[in-house]
Amino acid sequence: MSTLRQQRRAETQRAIQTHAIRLFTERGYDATTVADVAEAAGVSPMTVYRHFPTKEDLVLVDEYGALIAGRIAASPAGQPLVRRIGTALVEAAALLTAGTEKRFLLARLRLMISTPALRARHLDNVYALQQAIVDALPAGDPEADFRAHAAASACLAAMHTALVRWAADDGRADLPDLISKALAAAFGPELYTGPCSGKAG
Amino acid sequence: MSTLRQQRRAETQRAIQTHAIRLFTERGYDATTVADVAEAAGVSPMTVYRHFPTKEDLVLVDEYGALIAGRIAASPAGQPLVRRIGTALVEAAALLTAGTEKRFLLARLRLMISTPALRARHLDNVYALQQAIVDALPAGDPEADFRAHAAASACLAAMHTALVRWAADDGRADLPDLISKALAAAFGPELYTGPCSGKAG
DNA sequence: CTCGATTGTGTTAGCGACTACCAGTTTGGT
DNA sequence: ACCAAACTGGTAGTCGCTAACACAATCGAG
Repeated sequence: MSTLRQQRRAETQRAIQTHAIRLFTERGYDATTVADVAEAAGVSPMTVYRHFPTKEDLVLVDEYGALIAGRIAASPAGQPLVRRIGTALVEAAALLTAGTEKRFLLARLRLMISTPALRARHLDNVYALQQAIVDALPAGDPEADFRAHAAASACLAAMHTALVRWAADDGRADLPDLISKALAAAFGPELYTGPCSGKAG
Repeated sequence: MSTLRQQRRAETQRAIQTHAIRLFTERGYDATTVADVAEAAGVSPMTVYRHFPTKEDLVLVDEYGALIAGRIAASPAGQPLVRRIGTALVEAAALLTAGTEKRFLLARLRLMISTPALRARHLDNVYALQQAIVDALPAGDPEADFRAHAAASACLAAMHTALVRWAADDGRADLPDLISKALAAAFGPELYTGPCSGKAG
């Protein structure tokens, strides 16, 4: 395709999102209207909706979902589910925090956690990721599917706990390490040194 | 205190909610306006908002939160966290399904799962329950608090998986049993017979 | 370089959730 | 019977969001 058009598009998108996060942080999410964001970014309110389907999507972080699902699908099938999923989450967190815009990521995370509407939407995104993880595992009987859902949801819940803690610490702690600790607190440390018992599925 | 006024109030509340669930199930949540619900219930749109803060609250189920927190606070402190929390969740589910309005509860649950906006709000309610559970545990150092959050979130995620499965089965399965199975699938069956480390070592 | 097609942007009008404010009526206690 | 409280309704307005139409910029091809 072309470059100039996509370049301008990405440029305005970043401008809109940057001003949105700034205004949301300064005045609060609910106290900031989409018109305010549009005016700050120098565009019309319609343009905001052309680039972001909803006001919430100006803040939400979604990436790495496909990456996580892919890693889990490629992980050795002999290990217990929570270890396979937990390892993928820790590795994805390492990639996430390796990005250069950690301060921007933290600002979005803080908004997501403190604003009820954003928190609800984020939790629903995590729920969608849970479905993606289950879909990445080989489909078995309904019983195995149920166990996969239970394991995935529990792992993601532990990860979310680590995310909240990481944001509360202003990103000073190591996120992958926090996720590991949360997983260990929920499932016991045995899951990272060896199977707790023969869990023949 | 209570007689005619509270009786009428509860009566109109039930009328509004019943018609709301019926219309939402028939036409879909998004395709039904609050004005439709008000008209069906024979009240003004204003009255709907007086009894239910938002349209979503016409569907959401919240009860048993305080009950669960209380049971966890009263559970023996020697057991692992996931066992204490899991036991309380199973017992609360037994009380929930013992109610007489199982069909009504199932209708609300189906709406909550299939409608994105309701699902997100419900997940945020579960998150609030997680906080209530952690607050019900004796406050320790930040590390213990973190572990409590991780354990509570993982248990509630497993419970949510069981809820989804129960709704998919149209309530034919036994909900407490499903929750037990989900917890066992996530944490291993050892957590219900004894500590994991004792058996592995 | 020009022409037609695609795409980004703006304007207007409108729906629906939700709130604030004001007014009328009913209920409970004395 | 009286007064204070609560329940209800109407009006107007804000905000998130969508649809329909018009205009300008950009790109591919002749």
